[in-house]
Amino acid sequence: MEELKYDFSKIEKKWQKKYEELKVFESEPDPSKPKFFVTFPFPYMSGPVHLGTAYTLTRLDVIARYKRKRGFNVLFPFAFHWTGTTIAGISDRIRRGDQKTIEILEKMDGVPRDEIERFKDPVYLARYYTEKNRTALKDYGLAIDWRREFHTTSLNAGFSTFVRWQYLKLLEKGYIKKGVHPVVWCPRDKSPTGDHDRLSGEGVFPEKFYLVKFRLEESHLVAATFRPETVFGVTNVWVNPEATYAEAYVDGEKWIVSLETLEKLADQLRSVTKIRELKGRELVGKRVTTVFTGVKVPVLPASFVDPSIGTGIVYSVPAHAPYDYMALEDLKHDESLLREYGLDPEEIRSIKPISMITTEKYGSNPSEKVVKELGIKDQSDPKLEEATSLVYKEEFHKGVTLDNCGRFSNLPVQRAKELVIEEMKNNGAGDEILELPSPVVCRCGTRCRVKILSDQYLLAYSSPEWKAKALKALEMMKIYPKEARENFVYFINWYVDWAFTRTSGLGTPVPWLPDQMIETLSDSTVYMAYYIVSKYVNNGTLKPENLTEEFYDYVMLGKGVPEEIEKKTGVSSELFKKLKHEFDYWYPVDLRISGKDLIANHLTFYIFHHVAIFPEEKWPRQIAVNGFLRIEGQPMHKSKGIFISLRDAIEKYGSDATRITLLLAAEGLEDPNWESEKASRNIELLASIYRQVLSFLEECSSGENSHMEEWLRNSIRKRVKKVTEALEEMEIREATSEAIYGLRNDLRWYLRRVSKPDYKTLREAVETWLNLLYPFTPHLAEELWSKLGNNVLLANYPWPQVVEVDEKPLLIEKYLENLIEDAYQILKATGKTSITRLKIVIAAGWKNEAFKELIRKAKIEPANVREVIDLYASGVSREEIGRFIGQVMKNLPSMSREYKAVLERVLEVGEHKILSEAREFLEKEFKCDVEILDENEIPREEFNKIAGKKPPVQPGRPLLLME
RNA sequence: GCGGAGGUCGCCAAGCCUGGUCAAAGGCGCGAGGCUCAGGACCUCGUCCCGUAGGGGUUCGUGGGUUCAAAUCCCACCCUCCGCACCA
Repeated sequence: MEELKYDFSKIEKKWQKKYEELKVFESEPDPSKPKFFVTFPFPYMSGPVHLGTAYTLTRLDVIARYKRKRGFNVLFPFAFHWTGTTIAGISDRIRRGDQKTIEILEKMDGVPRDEIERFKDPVYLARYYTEKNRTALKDYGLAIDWRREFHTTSLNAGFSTFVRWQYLKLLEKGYIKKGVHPVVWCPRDKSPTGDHDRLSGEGVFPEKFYLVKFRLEESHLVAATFRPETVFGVTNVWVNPEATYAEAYVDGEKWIVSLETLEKLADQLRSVTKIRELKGRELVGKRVTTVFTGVKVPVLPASFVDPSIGTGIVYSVPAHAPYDYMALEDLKHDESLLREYGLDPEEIRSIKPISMITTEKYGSNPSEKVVKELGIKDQSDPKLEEATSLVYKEEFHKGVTLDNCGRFSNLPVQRAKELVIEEMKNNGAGDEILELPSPVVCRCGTRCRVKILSDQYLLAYSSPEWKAKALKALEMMKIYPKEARENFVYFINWYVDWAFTRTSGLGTPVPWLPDQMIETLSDSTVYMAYYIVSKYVNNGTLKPENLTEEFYDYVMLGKGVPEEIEKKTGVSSELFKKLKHEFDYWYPVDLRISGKDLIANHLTFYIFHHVAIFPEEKWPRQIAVNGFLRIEGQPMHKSKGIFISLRDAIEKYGSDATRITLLLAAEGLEDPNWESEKASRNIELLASIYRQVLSFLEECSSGENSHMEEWLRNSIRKRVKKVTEALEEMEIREATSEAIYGLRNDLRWYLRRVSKPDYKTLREAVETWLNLLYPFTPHLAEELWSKLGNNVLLANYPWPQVVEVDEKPLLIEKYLENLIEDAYQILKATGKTSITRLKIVIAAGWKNEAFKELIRKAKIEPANVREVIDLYASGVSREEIGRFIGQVMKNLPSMSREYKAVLERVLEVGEHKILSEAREFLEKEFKCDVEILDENEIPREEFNKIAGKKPPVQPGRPLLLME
């Protein structure tokens, strides 16, 4: 009994140890076998590997194990990512004593206090997690060749030589250029502020604001706007009377803008010389000249104007901007304010909104309409945001300019906008500034702004040639699931030049800029090639100083003469040639799997860089992506406590149960959902498989049941085919479920059906089952396999052959299943719980003959049905023939092909024979006597009496009489 | 806004490409029975509504359409989720 206990932890450790000892997953080139190189994007070592990572990894592991069994020489290496600012960011936060960070480390990651103290050193942190994660991954049991492991950044000299080479190649081939690049910038830290470094304003990025210059004497009042086309509706210009403004030379022209704007302009590569500062109130009452119309409009005070947004100057279009409308209304009714600024009440009150756009929904004066609809009271009402967005959306998409817009009259708003921008650019009345549409605050508490970095090195993703090459590679590649392909096309086309250098965090220095680092997405694009080299660095054969540009040129691109390079690098040309040989054997990557989130960045970069550096035959072959793991229906979120590390899962559920819980959770791009309850139940499922397999074979006193053995063999063949096909198409959930449940059900049915199972057949079936289970639950399968007395490792045992399935026995079983179902339905309808006798009356011979012929007919029409039936129904009463035709016409036309096949087969063998053979089983099933009769055997009169109003007996559908 | 995925019988989730045993797999939950000293273990049956004979009725986001036949194909609409750059 002890032996039937499923101790997953013991079993898993046992086999992991065995695989390691036997170096099962350590792969070397073998010319006699086709190779299959699989990779996984190295995880970032800022925390424990979690179940989301495990999900994708498990999918890859399944394929790796499957391919090995299909005779491929599989290479599955692994590495760890250290590059970037996140690790340094955590260290920073700990140094600052950030409680939230410390709490998460302690509670979610289970890091001891004294270790957290040491995390102030980012390198220590990265090492800590690398150690922890390596152990967790090993305990999870993956088919990884660990000899090739490495981590990134300059802290790994070997890896850095490779990245160095990569960037020298990119530079040499013209994929790197210099340019300018706007970023969200913290003036205090003097560095770009990414989402993770922000206290608020996540997801905000620079947007283009248009500047419109209003002449004020020799100077210009420069207003910022998203809607330059509305300049035809200007009635006045707003300033905040309390704010500080400045007059300055901007690129030689005199501008008046808020004081803060000067800094922004300077950050955006404008030459700015301040002349003087002034209060907003000084501007109030002045008159400025509008752009196209040349009208003079007043400058008026408004409290809603924020000097830190845009330029601190807003031009007023009351007809189309709810804010302007409200501010104007407020002013008209505020005597004291008018007096304070010495404004003429009459003049102000005579200002009328100028309509210049119309939409079906809001007409030509939308501000007033929307403000009333929303019940907005004054310019400080927060609902004005909503009002603005309603009007903006409607007018932008469906608006048309009215005929007071000069050359831009009667145009769709979108078109008018383009033309106005172009015109203002030409005549100098307009300009642009990049701005953050909502405030961004750096972790250090400083308000961020946009900065244009000059002299940036950029990856020239905007290059049409590069894009074309990437698209070509994509076309040649297999993408799973196929829906994801469109995503790749979209992102390849969408990318513009990418700034790849950083001044902070960990990484490999830019070869020609030693004080700058290559950022995290850019140093991890072709590193899979380095797995070939890393093995030799790890075992000491190669030293980082050997890994020169010439070295990689030869090994990876076949450039240069080995003997000459030997002199330069100090590496023997023999070793070189060996490495080149290995590289050519393994590369390219046959399959890379990741979460779908990486389509937008990493995987697209992966394609871009491969086509840039490598010749066509080394381009990636297949990419598979999958959804994002959710925990109990929620997206993973460490700070909300929604997080399960791989380590935790292994400890609670073990590797195999964790694996199938993940694998069964989703297919394609869907987000898999982890349910802990399911995982627990899966342990039970595996335990029951464990017990079943062992007990199946124990109690076997062998008996031949011919039909059922045929059935089992063929049903399993069908499963093998299904699992294999699903795996080939990366439909891993389908494969998992078929391998586990499908075969389990087959075996159950077989055992239910026969009184004495056939030992040989059963054993064969069980072995096939274990073979199919291996990619999904390797440890359990291997354990049972060895318990069955097999000496060869299941890991190395060939996958079952996909052979032709003989459907005949399956069709006959289907017939029996239907019959049993019918019987249960009758029991249910009559409310009977037990019966003493079941009489099965099968259809008369002439019906069978007629049916056989009719089934084969493509068209079932009353005329030909009658004709066929008449042919066989000699001596049968007209009434009976009529009833039978009626039934045929009702059922046959809507019969599926599958069911027709069932019938055809059943009639061929004969219902009587099938039922006789199954009698014992039926008697067991219904716990009653079973009698099989032929319709002809019963005298007509008696038959009519017992059949009553029941429909006529139909071939394949016998009459069931229960007593 | 742009791009992608999706809405199925209490819940989770197949099916949809290739229309017809689809009232719709499987799991959970729930109910009945068996096995058992007992059971959260295992086995069998049931679980939209009606029905004392295998039948009928109404279902697959909503509304149309194509078809002898639609969860499945077409059109429109509503709703949900995910990604959108210096960030891994």
